[in-house]
Amino acid sequence: MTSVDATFATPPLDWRESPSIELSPILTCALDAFYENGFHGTSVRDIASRVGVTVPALYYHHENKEMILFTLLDSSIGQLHSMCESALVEPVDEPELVFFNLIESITRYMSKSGKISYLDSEIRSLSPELRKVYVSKRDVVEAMVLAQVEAGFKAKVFELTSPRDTTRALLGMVQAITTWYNPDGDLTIDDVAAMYRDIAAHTVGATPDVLASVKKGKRS
Amino acid sequence: MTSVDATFATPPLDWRESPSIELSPILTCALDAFYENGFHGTSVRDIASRVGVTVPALYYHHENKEMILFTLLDSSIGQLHSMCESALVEPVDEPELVFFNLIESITRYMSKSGKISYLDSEIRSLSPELRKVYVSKRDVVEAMVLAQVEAGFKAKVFELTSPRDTTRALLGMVQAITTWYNPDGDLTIDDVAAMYRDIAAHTVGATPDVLASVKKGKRS
DNA sequence: ACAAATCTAGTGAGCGCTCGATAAAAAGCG
DNA sequence: CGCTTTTTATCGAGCGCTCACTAGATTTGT
Repeated sequence: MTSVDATFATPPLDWRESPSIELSPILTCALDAFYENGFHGTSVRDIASRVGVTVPALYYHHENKEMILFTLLDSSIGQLHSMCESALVEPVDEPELVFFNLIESITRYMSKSGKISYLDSEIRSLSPELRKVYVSKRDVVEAMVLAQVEAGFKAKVFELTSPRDTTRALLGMVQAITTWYNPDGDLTIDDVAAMYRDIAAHTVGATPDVLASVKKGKRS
Repeated sequence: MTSVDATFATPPLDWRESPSIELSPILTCALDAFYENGFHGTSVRDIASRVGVTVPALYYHHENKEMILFTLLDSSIGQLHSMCESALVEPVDEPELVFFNLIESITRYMSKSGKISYLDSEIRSLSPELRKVYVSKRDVVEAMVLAQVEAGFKAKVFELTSPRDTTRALLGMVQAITTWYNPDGDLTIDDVAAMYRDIAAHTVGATPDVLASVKKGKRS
């Protein structure tokens, strides 16, 4: 049923609108269950009862429990990659400032689709082969950020010590959004997006004028 | 056997030396197993066989599987809290700069004791009651960082927009160290500690002279 | 002798997953 | 159109196995 390949299939999209992924009822319920109890803490009977079907119905649509998780993870990383691509191609005054759109697109994804992004911590439940497929796709996103950090570093609009470590720190802080962000709280996704443009600007040591333009919420 | 209370019991220690926690063979093996396969992905048989005993031996020392996890988590947060306390009381030229010692102590803990720190993501496997005990202790550490960020903010040695959000970002980036740091790689714990003093200094928008003193590796 | 620690040998419950039957919908065809 | 065949999606029932956990006997150390 589900094909496993190493390419991104999702079409390009407006990354600032970031439409939620359309998931089948089975995948939606599986996501809820995995989010609440983890992969090994979720039984296929639990998923089936959430959907309102019996267990064999699950196995008609998915090879096994692991492939349900992989399908979710692959959809998640595909969506994230797609948003990053869109952010990268958007025309910007100064090329180095593409970085901020990239950070914003990841931030938006983490806050908007926190439940599915949180599954990132379940990759260890995947077989080595499937894990490799997912991780290599995630590495592509990391490489995108690193490239932008290095560009700003070389252009001297960012003041930092190590592009590699700063990139890791940036990805860690945005990934962590999934652990605390609550859509029903008082922070909107736009708030978080603006906040992390600002924090990221500090972290990369953006020059004062860049910092000011980020703060004003200037776009392209 | 294991008592559950809301206090930190670990004695104060030299946070820069950060001795590894002494764990019983059972806890050591349980930690390895939880780290590799997660709480629900680990069976008590697996733990027992790693220790080289039979299952009932586990139950002689621990009430149940959940309490094994809680004992590990509680030991971890206790150690982290203890290191933070030590960093806070260390005399420093300018009070606002205690922040950097605090960040360094957390960074050291994340890189030195990555395996047990990584268990933080397993708290959802805890009953609500035990989870509450752990989370409230973790909140104490977060409050320590927030207090220092606010102190620097008010003293105008840090330039940032939101102390609360910046603190969350900082904790996210240091927590993420556990996901990538490899003690056998080319980065020593001292390297990571110095690196994150620097990155954190940027993130809080430290003034140029503060930044310079952080970079020089100035201590107290 | 006594207590601390570990063992053998299980318990009932739940696990991932599958078989063969069965509806319901879609497609082929005179 | 009407009738059959095929495909799609679901079900009840249950297989073999592992799960967390335990009662009671036995060993170990002092």
